[in-house]
Amino acid sequence: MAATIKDVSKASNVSIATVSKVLNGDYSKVSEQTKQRVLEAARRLHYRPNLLARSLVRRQSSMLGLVIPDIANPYYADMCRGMADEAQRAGRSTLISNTDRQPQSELAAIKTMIDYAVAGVVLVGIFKNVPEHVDLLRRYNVPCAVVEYHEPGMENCVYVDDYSGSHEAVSYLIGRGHRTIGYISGFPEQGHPRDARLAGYRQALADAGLTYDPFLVENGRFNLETGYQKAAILMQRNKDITAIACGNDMIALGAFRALREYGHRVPADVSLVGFDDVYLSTTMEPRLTTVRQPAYELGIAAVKMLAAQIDEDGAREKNICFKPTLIKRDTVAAGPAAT
Amino acid sequence: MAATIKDVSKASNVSIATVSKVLNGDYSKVSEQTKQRVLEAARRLHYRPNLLARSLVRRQSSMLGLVIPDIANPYYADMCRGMADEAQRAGRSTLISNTDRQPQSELAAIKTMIDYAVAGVVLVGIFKNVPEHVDLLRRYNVPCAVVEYHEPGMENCVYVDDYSGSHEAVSYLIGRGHRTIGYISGFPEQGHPRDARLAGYRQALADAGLTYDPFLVENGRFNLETGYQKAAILMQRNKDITAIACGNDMIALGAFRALREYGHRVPADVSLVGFDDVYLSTTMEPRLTTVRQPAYELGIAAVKMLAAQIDEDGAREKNICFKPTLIKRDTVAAGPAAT
DNA sequence: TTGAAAGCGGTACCAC
DNA sequence: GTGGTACCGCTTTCAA
Repeated sequence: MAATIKDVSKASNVSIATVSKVLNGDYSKVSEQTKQRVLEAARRLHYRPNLLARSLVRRQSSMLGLVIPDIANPYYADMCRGMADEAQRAGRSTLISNTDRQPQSELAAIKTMIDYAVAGVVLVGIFKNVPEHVDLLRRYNVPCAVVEYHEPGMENCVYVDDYSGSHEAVSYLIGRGHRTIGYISGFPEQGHPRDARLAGYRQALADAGLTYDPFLVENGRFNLETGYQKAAILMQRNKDITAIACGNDMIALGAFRALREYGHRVPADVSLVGFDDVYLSTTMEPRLTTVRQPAYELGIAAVKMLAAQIDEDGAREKNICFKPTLIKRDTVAAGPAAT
Repeated sequence: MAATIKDVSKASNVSIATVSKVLNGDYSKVSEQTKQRVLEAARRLHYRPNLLARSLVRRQSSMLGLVIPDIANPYYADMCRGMADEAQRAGRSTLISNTDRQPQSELAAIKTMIDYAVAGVVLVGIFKNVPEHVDLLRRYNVPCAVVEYHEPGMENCVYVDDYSGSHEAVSYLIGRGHRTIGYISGFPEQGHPRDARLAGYRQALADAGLTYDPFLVENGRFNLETGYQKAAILMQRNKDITAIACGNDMIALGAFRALREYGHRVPADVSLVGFDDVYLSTTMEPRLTTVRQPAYELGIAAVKMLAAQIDEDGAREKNICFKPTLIKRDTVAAGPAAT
């Protein structure tokens, strides 16, 4: 059905080898006439190269693999869109795999991508065995970029400075007069951003001469339920809380709901800050004050970083760290210590 | 680097042909001993078939193509997750392309998928030239499923009964005593779901003996801005409006904000219903009453339909129509004609 | 400038 | 039961 390079060769009376050269834009050693004949025949036959055949012989396809926790999560969906856009801009297709942070899904996804000889892989939101994964990919000559994770000595990481984002948010609360500040986050695993965010929280307290109270801190998962349940626990345990900092917006949203149900007005009684700034932050009333992570831009940066490796651009950045920014909206009010 | 079938052949002292047979699970004419030798060698060498080579000779890869307007849109993100999950369950990978409803992007995406010999394609949210696209795919023997669009005579469509969903929502408003009901939707194009939703609105009015007033209807795009602007226009033009039905949740949210700003309480002064039920519906206060479209399930259904074609299952459904359901939450109150 | 031919890693037909 | 081999469609080397 589809025209092959052989068909073009016959139709133009030019050898397959030459046709291939012309069709790949290498006109260096082809006469103008031959070139025109080939181009003309290809057009007439609606020739399109078989990408499987091409990739097979080149040992590399033009696809990019994207291993991501959950594309239905608005934060990752945004990031994913950024990656897909940047990939398309470079003429690449995107192969996606959702892993729900299951280590075995992550590994399986990576292997499948290798099997399809993708030109590169972006690893998003993986916290276990990342160096091993990177190694595995390297063994098959597949470059990769890592998003949301980094450790000393690693390269090709794209991440957000969770520590400073969290520090800024909590310092802001303190500056507004809050002294008893709760903290709710997700995932108790090692190496997870939570650690940096919690560290930012603690340091902000310390900087203000406040003591860290573990009873003000709760952990769960990065979702609405966690926010809802933990906020309830926190408020019950400590009536003095006037502000809560959350590990992400979903948690903040859950906390918001719990606060309302328990009769605490936001922000009049309790102030709230989130983290991420998914568009949902602006859809609630009052609009959520939060620390913005530029998800879409992170996606773009990751794919650009990948492209730099694939095309072997000489000078590239080793890692890219985005500074998150505090977006002041409506869920923070002056606290008891406000001057 | 990677072990090929040839390596396995050598390592097991079995011919390539037999190795291929064993590795593909065809043990019909292979001795138990040979089979074991092959399996053992493959395992030892960490053999993984080169999917490009296999797909090339089979003229079909195990990837599924997904052409979708915008994966960052929560509704499509959900649907996409459904498709990816169902694909993975069947051992297939997912190639995704965002088109932003640009006809030329849509066509380009379809062609690229053909070039990669995907096993099937899901076309989502395309409203122009759908039959042509389906034909193009058929010419290359690529089955496809169409989501969100259907017309008489078409097969393999998965969609939601917009008409009845809209009809139900508006009837509900009428039943609650509303008589002057505004309507805001998006996309003025022909064949777009908007038409069916508007038709449902009109019929619900007619069923209740109310006359259709074009001054109560506004169109724009399916986003927050449209809702915001059009609601303001509507309220200014007609002070009697006590309820507004919206083409989707984003519009409803925008309308909600405009209503608040203009001093109309929701639902005390004006009732509001949306369409879609993206999770945002429950993040506002009051929670949005809306017509739920099961995005995730639609995605699953579409991929199952595709699988049925690929595997040539004899008896399959021609089309699948989901009935949307009205989710009654907090944005509708009794209207002036309530008994 | 041009083209013949050797693969890329598999599949599957057919002979033994 | 087993294996030789002709492709799948394209790239690339190297000789002409």
